[in-house]
Amino acid sequence: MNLNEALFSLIHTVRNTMIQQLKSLDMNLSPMHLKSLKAVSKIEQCTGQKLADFMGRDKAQVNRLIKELVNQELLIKKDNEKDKRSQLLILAASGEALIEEFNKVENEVFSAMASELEPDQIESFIQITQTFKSNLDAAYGKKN
Amino acid sequence: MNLNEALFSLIHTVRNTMIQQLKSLDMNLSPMHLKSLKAVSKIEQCTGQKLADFMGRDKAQVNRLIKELVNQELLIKKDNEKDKRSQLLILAASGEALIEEFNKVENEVFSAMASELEPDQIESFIQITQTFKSNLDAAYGKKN
DNA sequence: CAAAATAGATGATAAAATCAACTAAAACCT
DNA sequence: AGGTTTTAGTTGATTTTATCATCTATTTTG
Repeated sequence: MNLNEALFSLIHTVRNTMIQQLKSLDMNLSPMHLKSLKAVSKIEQCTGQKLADFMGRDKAQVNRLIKELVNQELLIKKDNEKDKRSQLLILAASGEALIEEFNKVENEVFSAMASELEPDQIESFIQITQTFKSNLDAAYGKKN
Repeated sequence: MNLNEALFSLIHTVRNTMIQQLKSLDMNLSPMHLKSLKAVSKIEQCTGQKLADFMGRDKAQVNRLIKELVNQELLIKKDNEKDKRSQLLILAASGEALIEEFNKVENEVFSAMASELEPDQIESFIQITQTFKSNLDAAYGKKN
């Protein structure tokens, strides 16, 4: 089995497992809403535009997602002093809580996945993913 | 950096790179159509139901995708002797050609990604992905 | 400072996904 | 066997997502 197949097949399984597990603790958020929240939590000084770029989607749609998340009080918009056209996106407390739950599930899945492997195997796996990533950034431009 | 982040971050980059590269050779197929073709090419004796299960999506939508792919003559439906309710999905020649192109791009991306790594490092990486996958299958049921 | 670019918002559509209902073939009984 | 239950696929109605074009208000550039 080659690298492509191996990686995609793993991802496919991880993805399905995560979907299945998330379903079971059903937060009533669509996958896109959840992804957006997750992305906001990862992006420094997140704005709508940054979020749209990160997710590779139209800013119109992203803005609508944001609006809905704000309505559900999972997200807060805060005026951006540095640029008055935009607002900073901040997780509200309930948004944080939701991400917490999500992370819990994610961690469970990943620890099941990594069971029976030596820590240094995991470590070298992580190392290689990082090399992969920086190779891609180098070869195709560091847009992420 | 932990395993979750490392893997997701790699996937995010791989995904974006693939999308960007695929855009440049623009086959006029939506991502979903392409994914479906890919899946058909991977699934043994593929039928609509198997495809829907594999992709984790509603069979109604999957059937519409199939219908469109058949219209574009990328896919062929062949009567299934074993079960007359269903038909086997086969890649047409032009569908094969398209998958070829796709694979070419994928291989380019992956070889850029793996450059400067020793073959045995790659090999051990692949080994670990497979262990991961079988751990997940064991822990959550082998539904894929 | 004027011109070009950028962030975000909004209306109009289009594309993708889901749901429910239906047909026809298969599997499952006892 | 023959009736019941499941399953594969199809279709119509609807909802959810996503995109496009356009607009305003800022910001950046020359």
